Amino acid sequence: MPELPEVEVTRRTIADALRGAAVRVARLGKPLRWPLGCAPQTLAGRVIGEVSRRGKYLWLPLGPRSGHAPEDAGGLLIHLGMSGSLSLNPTSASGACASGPSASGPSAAGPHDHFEMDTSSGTLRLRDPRRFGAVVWSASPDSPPASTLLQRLGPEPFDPALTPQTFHAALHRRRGAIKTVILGGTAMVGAGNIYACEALFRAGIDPRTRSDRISRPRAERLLAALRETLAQAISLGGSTLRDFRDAHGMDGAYQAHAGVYGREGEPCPGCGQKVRRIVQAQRATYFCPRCQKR
DNA sequence: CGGGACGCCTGTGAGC
DNA sequence: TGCTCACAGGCGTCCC
Repeated sequence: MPELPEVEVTRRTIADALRGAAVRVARLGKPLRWPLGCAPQTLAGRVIGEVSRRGKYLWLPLGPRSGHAPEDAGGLLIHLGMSGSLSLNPTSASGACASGPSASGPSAAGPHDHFEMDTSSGTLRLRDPRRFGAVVWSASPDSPPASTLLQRLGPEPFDPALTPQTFHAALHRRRGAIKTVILGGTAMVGAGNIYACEALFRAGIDPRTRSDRISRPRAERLLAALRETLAQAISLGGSTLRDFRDAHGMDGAYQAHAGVYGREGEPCPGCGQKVRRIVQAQRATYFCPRCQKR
């Protein structure tokens, strides 16, 4: 599911509320992709810092427990996998859940909620039916296990250090299809299947084009298209194809603006030609055979 | 090392 | 209506 825009939308909808909040209790559901790496009760009493994002990962810093040294601090590296979403429900006024016929409201834990953390600002909950997501304790983003996962990531899309020159050079090092290279995240992180398809459409580039054959001007256009696509998706709250909601439960709206993704056989919004669907590296690719050139 | 296939899980929709 | 099958937004690992 969640590609960079959905993760960023999630970050933005939880960061303000969680900043400075204290963890009361953490609970685990079924196993996620990787084990938490610590006992959930060791999260209690910690104060949450500034939630940040790297690629499609969130980093939720947690201060030391009271009475412990500063080195006791750490944080949670969170990945939403294919079907994950985070929700943050305000703490109920009464505090305790009254049992009764109408006790289970919309904020009750469901069968797909596999990580929960009660905080002074509400309950943070990871809902992930497919359980490809993960919540992993790490002493810092720069130490294992977080660093192991983060170190292989390419540059952030909105990093000014990512220039047309460096992007073109990164593309020039790969010989696979440009769509596959974008998905791989070595040249730039953040675009998954939807936004890779959409950015290539926007840039007028055939997804089957070999990465090392992309000219400098086309690399520049592709970089701009990726940035525009991701920025537009963030401003629209991401894409909700099935599972994704922001932390307040709101659907994304980008999917209605998609030009080709999921539109096999429909007319291209640019030229009217039928959108094609092919498979590249086990993933569906949608493109316009007329507007997108090799 | 680059590139491709596989697997992790569950839910959903299409087709029979 | 009910069953089976293919497929789904990610990504680490294994193999050539």
